[in-house]
Amino acid sequence: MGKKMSNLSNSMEEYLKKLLTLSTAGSIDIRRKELASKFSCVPSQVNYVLETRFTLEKGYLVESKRGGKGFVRIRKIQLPAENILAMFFQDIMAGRINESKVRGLIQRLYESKYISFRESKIMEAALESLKIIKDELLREKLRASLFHEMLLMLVKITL
Amino acid sequence: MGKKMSNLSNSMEEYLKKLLTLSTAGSIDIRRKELASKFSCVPSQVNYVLETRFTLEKGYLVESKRGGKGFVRIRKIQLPAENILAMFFQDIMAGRINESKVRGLIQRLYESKYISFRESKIMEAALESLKIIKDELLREKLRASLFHEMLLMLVKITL
DNA sequence: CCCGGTTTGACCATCTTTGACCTTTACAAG
DNA sequence: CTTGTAAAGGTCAAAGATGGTCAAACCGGG
Repeated sequence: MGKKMSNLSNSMEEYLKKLLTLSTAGSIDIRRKELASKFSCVPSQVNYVLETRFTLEKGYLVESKRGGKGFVRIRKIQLPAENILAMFFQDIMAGRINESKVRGLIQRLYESKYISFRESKIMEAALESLKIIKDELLREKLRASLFHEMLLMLVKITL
Repeated sequence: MGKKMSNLSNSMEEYLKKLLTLSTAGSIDIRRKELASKFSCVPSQVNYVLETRFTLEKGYLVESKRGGKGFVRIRKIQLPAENILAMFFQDIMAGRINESKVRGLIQRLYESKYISFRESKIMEAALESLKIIKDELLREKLRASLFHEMLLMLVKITL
């Protein structure tokens, strides 16, 4: 099994995901300070975990409120499968789609069961291969082309 | 000839292979610095050993993570689908593999049931996307990179 | 002497942890 | 209302913890 090294951030991530799993509403509210205290760390560590593990790209939405009765709310988002492709189609056709958007796209297609886990990984690998390109502009163009072709193919074979 | 010299690299190689043998999971996690310290050498020596003795062609997969609680993981793998992957790894690693070879590779991976029809189509689409590159040399390099990453991913997710 | 494999070290990249300082909000006192 | 303040949470940059790269130096055999 791919067991993760247990540093503080990983532990906190696991803990929060566990809570999310247990919650029927698919969302949890926490107190930043309390959580930090529970893990014996500074409060800003919580932000670090949220920023690196609970991003939109990874399918989470984080909201918060300061002051008295403040909170941090983490929600697992479920996007409508049918609209995902359309959402990104514009960017891709325009040849302008950044890496983080693409990763989000792959993630969402997988979550919506449009592609399998293996397929998502193959697409990620393809994305990864572009890293050898130095020229940022060319890389952007290729990224768009790559996903244009792959998505088109998916549409074709799904008919 | 025939007998290996017992230099540092060989000793470290043996040590790591011993550990791998003893591990039930077929994978070990080490700390680069610790290992180097154990062998009284600089950390980069570890990389040298990994690069020369634990390559994919030799049946090993190395992953790592930097930062706090980082690690270097070495996994023993069995190159699946007989030698289909192995046959192409040489060319791919060397960054030289032409389009027809790649298409042949995809076809064989599919026929040997190593990848699904959909997966083969996604890979073909990725290959297709490279057509927008004018520079023949760059295209060749990217094609190799693309399949290097995708095959590596296949190996990883098949464990 | 030359060559390939080996050994080292300086410098780099990435991920995590911590802390000082900042902003927002609820609420009670005036 | 207005304002003061305590109670949240947010930002950012530095420090710490690992691993990665690359090229020069080293070294033993042919």
